[in-house]
Amino acid sequence: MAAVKKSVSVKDVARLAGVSEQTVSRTVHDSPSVRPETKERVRAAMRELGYRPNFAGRSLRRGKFKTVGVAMFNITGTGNLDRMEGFAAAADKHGYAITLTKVDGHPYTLESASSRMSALPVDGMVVIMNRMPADFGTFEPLPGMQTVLVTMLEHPLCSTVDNDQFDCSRQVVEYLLGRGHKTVHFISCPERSLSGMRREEGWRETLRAHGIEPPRLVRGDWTAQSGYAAGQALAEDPTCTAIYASNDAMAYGCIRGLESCGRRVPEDVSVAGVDDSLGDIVPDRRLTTVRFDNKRVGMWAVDKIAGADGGASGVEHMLIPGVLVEGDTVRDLR
Amino acid sequence: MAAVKKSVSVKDVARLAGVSEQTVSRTVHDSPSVRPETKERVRAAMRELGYRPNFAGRSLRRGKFKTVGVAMFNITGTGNLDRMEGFAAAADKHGYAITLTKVDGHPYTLESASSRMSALPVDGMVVIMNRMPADFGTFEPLPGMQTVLVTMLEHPLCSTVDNDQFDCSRQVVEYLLGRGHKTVHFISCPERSLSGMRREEGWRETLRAHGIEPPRLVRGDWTAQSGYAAGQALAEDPTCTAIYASNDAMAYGCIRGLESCGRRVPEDVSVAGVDDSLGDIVPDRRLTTVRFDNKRVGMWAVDKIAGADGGASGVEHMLIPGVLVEGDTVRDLR
DNA sequence: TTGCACAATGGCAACGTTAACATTTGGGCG
DNA sequence: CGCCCAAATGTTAACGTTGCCATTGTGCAA
Repeated sequence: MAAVKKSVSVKDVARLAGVSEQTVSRTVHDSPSVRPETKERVRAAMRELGYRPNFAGRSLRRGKFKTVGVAMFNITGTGNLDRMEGFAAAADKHGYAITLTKVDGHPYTLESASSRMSALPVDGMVVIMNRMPADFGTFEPLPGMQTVLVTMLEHPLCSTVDNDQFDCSRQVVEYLLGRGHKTVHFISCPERSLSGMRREEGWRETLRAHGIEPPRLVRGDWTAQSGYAAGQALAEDPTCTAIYASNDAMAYGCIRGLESCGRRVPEDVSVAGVDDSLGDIVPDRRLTTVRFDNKRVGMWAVDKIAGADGGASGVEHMLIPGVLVEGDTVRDLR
Repeated sequence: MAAVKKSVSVKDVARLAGVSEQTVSRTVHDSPSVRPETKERVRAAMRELGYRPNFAGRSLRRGKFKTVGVAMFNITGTGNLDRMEGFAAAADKHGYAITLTKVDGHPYTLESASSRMSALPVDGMVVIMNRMPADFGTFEPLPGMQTVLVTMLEHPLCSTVDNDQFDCSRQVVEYLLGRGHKTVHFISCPERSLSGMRREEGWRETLRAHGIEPPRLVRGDWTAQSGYAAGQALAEDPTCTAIYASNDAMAYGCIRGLESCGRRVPEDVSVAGVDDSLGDIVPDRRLTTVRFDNKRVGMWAVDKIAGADGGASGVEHMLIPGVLVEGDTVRDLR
């Protein structure tokens, strides 16, 4: 019971088992060229000493960390938990680990995410972008560090992946038009949100593609309160029979706002949202919305890095479509 | 433009700058015993070659990884995002990184979390427990691997930290009694949830402490639907003037259930929840609830590991109280 | 002028692992 | 009985970093 040894190495195991360090290493990797009885003796020694392989020694030797870094400017955010679920699942599949880092958003640049990661034990990195980084156009990933951006924008040097925000608006608008609505009103979001802007574009362009001039939009701020106000404002408008809100909180707020003005949903006005973030919080209503597969987004990003595993794979851009979920907040006018 | 060198080491920088490897190392660590002009020359060489320190070499030398592992049986879960925010913040503060791992819950044991972590480059680990692991009583943390459990249970060998679920029920019950309600009805949750059970105990014991025999509880399943059903059931009971639901979704469901039976909230019945998870989703109502500081829970856990930094600190148990947030769903009967 | 202190830098070794190569052992076969 | 092959095991070196100690250079007091 003298001084506790810092850590047990192959050398210690080798000594106890009466074999060479190499044989211990081979046993750890279950090499077929070690006699079963020798293996057993080594294993016994490992158990006795409580040996566990040292990651640093291993990666130093291998030159790989088997780890993917994830850089986030904001940890809290819709869908981040599902994305992480995807990161973890894909990493698991490839025998990789995930290292999570919060990056200070001042300045909001890819460079700051990249330099934050550069000193960490990672083979590649994923950056979750919420806004437009100042250096998006000029950014170059660190040499040897495969970098994947979670964004809808395309980048010449980094692979990108995200939900297809444009397509989701197309789905909603066409769904509403398909139900006989003459136009679709829109509740937007703050202008610095990339995905929100893309949703807005999708709404606008889909209407135009159907020969409809988009009505004036109501600007919201993601909160149910702003949706509530928007609902009250739109309640006055007799041409408004269908409203598409750029997230579920605003959609639900909008419903309550409409109802507070005596307009019924969906009898008088139909409402749809995006994100499927309400879950089952609203017990008496099922909001028509679009469900995204954020887990798949996360998996794609990590697969891209861990799957390549040396063989440098090219830059790819992936948009994953959402699925429209029919609820009971849309009326069929046909 | 010949073969690209795998990675740039101090040796390369030293050669280019015409100094020894040691001087490069000292420059990296900004040692005062290097002449400023030498430092500048070395820095220039580092820039030119794109040098970044190799984590593996460093940790091998130091015997530390400056990383805390987080093991989760379920990534998705109320408050996990806030906890991660806390992990990341505390890690940042100490210059640590966070490695995230999903642990397969079959079997649901601390041992499986521990062995999952053992081969990763971490100095300590945090396990987020949702249920009772089969080996909770017998588990021993890996030697040299400081282990913190996120749970309300106390463990003899591991530090623990969590929200104080008992106290939160006490706060709610005493708040309602203080408003003149004669008793408090309760909507519970599935029995395997540790925190849910603790909330139930808190409700029961606080009532008893006030000389009130707890009424029969209504069992829910965390969903708003179950809260809705519970609300309808409790609407029949004339003695029921105050309801405490063990989460916000059920509380909100309950409100809608009561209203569907013609009972008004808070005029006829008061309702309170826990978790403050509705955010602003409900635009026309502010639910009385308890807000937990999950970020602080996360920070405490990582602080415990990263803060010790060698000096082995003892086992501690921390319960962090929530804060009751007054909304407009409780009526004062006095 | 000599000696000494101190600042600046260099050399060496070791952290734990494993690929590549070297060596030993045993068995089969001519 | 000797030879060769293959299986089993051992030896060496290197991955990149940095603590320790040694060395060199520079200025100043004796």
